[in-house]
Amino acid sequence: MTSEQSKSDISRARILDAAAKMFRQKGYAATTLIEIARAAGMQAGSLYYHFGSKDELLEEVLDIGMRRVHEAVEESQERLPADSSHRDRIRVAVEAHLTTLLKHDDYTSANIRIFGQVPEEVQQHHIRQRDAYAELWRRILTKAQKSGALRSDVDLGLVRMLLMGALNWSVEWYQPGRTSIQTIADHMCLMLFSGIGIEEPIRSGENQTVA
Amino acid sequence: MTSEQSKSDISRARILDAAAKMFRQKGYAATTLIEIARAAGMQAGSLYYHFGSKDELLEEVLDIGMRRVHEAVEESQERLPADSSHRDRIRVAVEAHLTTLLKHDDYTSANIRIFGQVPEEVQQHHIRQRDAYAELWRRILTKAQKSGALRSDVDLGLVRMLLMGALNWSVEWYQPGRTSIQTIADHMCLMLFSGIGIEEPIRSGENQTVA
DNA sequence: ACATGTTTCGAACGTACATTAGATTTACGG
DNA sequence: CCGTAAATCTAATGTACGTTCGAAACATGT
Repeated sequence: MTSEQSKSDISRARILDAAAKMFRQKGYAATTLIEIARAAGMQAGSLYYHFGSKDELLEEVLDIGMRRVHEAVEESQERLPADSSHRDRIRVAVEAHLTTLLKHDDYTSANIRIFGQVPEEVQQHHIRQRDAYAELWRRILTKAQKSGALRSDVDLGLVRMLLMGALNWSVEWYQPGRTSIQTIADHMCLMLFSGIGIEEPIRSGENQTVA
Repeated sequence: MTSEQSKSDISRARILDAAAKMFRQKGYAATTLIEIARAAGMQAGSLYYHFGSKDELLEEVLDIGMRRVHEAVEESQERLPADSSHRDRIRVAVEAHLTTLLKHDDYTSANIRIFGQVPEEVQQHHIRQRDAYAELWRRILTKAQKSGALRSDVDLGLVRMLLMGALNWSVEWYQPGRTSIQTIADHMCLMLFSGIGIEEPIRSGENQTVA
């Protein structure tokens, strides 16, 4: 306990890092404790000094991942001047979500990728946390809509799902160096606020409003 | 061989249905052949009369899933009058993609959900097929942009990824009966073409164009 | 240097799984 | 009915994995 990082803490962190990375790459069931241990520089049996079971390790990875993106988006809002426009509020939230996801955070991307295929019991333990994050976005969007920055005739729940989908799916295709995270965020916001359509001159009977 | 469906074909189909359903629900590695066999009404060993291995079964599920959504979108374009607007072309493509995904097609949703966590060798076998589907969308969007229906200052590759993400992610949250598939498609198209933003009156310095 | 607590090792255990192969049943044309 | 091929069953095999546990190695305070 020389510094504030005991040896145990360091090992724990190494194990978690390795687990998040492997879970994200190969999924939960396909990842073996032997691989995680090797990536963390130890033997499989040694993991049990730090974690009670593979499930427990999984739960901590999921928890960290969701906490990080939640905190990132929350802080993006707090950092903003109090009189910021709702577009800016949404924009920085999008940037924060995307950045957390794509910038070396295996925890968050692991969470997003594997959550749907994790033992049901583990899912149950994290539903509250997921709801809390959804609620954060719900608040941001609702406030924007109520104050007239977003159309009032759209189902915000649906918009939120489509938006989250567009962002979350980036873990499936994003490759560092090909496109900047900022560019992705810009395109997303452009689509969200203005769309990318141009009125076609000759046509009639277009159906631009939601049924 | 009384009808055109031999008993073997029926069993094969039952196995594939069961496999697609389980793969979609629990992922590939976590799904056991015993479960698939039980869901198909037989014993695990019997599967090997129809498929050479679990991987082979997986590959066929993936193949069917991708083929279905590809065909659905392709047919949506062919069914359209030749003089249809590009917005309509995109709209029916979105509807076709979504409908295939969400309407009882465990194959397509299994493909989307588990592809990233499948053995690398299996992924390699399906990259060509995935590229072909991407190319179909690329063509639709490019034609729309070239003829002035979409803004020329956006990265269509990025737009396509964000769009696919928004649509594909629906397999994670869609529940039949809560929202109609048509409503989802409408919202998606509204976002894509017009956005849901409303100009805020007082503000200045908004950044509505892509860098 | 010793003692004590901490961390890791290494080997073993049990189990669950994919796969195999021979026996058994089912379907069906003659 | 009978025979043959198709389809399924049953039991066994090997293996890979999660987990356990006592021994070894390491660190730390006295």
